[in-house]
Amino acid sequence: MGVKERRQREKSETRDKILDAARELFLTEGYEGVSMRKVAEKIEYSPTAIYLHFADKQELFRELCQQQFARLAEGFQTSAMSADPLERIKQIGQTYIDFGARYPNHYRFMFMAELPVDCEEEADQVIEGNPEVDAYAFLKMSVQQAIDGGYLRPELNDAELVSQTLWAAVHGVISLQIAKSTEPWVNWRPLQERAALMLDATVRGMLRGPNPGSTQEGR
Amino acid sequence: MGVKERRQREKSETRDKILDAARELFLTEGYEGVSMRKVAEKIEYSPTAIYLHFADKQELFRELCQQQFARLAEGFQTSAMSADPLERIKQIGQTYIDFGARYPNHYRFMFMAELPVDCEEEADQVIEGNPEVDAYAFLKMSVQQAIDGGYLRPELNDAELVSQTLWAAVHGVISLQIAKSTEPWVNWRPLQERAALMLDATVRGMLRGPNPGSTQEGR
DNA sequence: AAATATAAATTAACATTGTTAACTTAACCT
DNA sequence: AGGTTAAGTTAACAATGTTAATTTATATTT
Repeated sequence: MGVKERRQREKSETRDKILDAARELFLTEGYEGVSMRKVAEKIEYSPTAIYLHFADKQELFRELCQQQFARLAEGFQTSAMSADPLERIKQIGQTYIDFGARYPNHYRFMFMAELPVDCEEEADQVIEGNPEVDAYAFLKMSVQQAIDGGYLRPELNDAELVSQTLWAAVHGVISLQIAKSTEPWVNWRPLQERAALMLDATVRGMLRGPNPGSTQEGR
Repeated sequence: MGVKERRQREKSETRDKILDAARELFLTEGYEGVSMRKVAEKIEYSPTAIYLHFADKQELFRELCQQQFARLAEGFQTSAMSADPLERIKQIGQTYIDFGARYPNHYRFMFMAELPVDCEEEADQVIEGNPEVDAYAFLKMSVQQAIDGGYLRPELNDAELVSQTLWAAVHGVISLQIAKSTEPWVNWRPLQERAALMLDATVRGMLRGPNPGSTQEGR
């Protein structure tokens, strides 16, 4: 009987309407700046209707973040990435920074927000298809290749530690940009210059022998 | 007449009582986890009494943050810092990371929070004695010494750009720790290892000639 | 000593928030 | 027709930051 399916479809349509309205609002106003009532008003539903589709405000916003971030993670795997692991690591970092600059509110929620103390998730299901996980795994893979290829100094043989440090490096650039770029007492250099220097310095600083042809591109 | 002074003293005493109670609460509960009413209850005052001493919740917490951060900034200048600019840069970064690890809630508010869109501060007064400014200036000074001493590659002649990148590096380590350290899908390496690698890699990656004796200490 | 000013503190209230409970409505199945 | 299901609404709650009006106690003036 197709009736059940139609109902499901209808429900997921209003769910999408909620998501569309919420995306537009959150994108410009940020997480704190948007209330459930505003989202509801935008789609001309009652505020509580949202709770038929999402457990709470966090889950609604998290869904949006993961949607956006999933595109990024896909991009990592599909788009043409350099065969050279070092170059690829830099490309990943650059893409990551671009994402944060483009969707600062999403980025803020995903990587700078207080996490609910809950955190007793049932591991298994959350990990499956989680785009954050995919992106990190992709970085780690490239780092492992760099290690295996003998690009890095021999003491840097822990792909996990190296990946976490590289992640912190790009996260530092973008999160500082998001949180502090309007501080008047810093004479901020352009984001792209800071990003380029960070990627160049961190990778270069991990290299084995005398620095190969890795020059500081684009400046 | 000493009566006015006594009143002032009394007022600043209750102000301190507010600060003490708020510090203890914010430190453990974080900014969002503490309400003005809780602070008031703790000192057995009415909630609105706080507003006679602080314009709003933000200003109360900001005061606490700056108090704490001022100690850090002082430490930079007073405590024995290495004469070697490169070593000193690493020490600054390490101290900064230690601060964030010790006072995560303060750090979060100061460096990871949404800034009020206001930001039309009257520059002059806010800058005077702002510990954040002092700490950044201290870093920049050390970077400038490293540049002048010929430690860095010649193209790295912009102390501002280099400082901002180094700041981003340590900020990345500590802010990722604060926001994401309980993520179950990352096999986190110890904070100190990540910090050490970050400081070593970034500084090393900016060095001039073939890497001097700067080995990765403490691992 | 009485009246008045001053300023600290409180009480009451407001608007907004996320969210739950109880109720309505309308479509579907038997 | 009668009854189940489920989407949606209305009303309400508790908590929040914050303001306005009011009290209270002390100091100053007359």
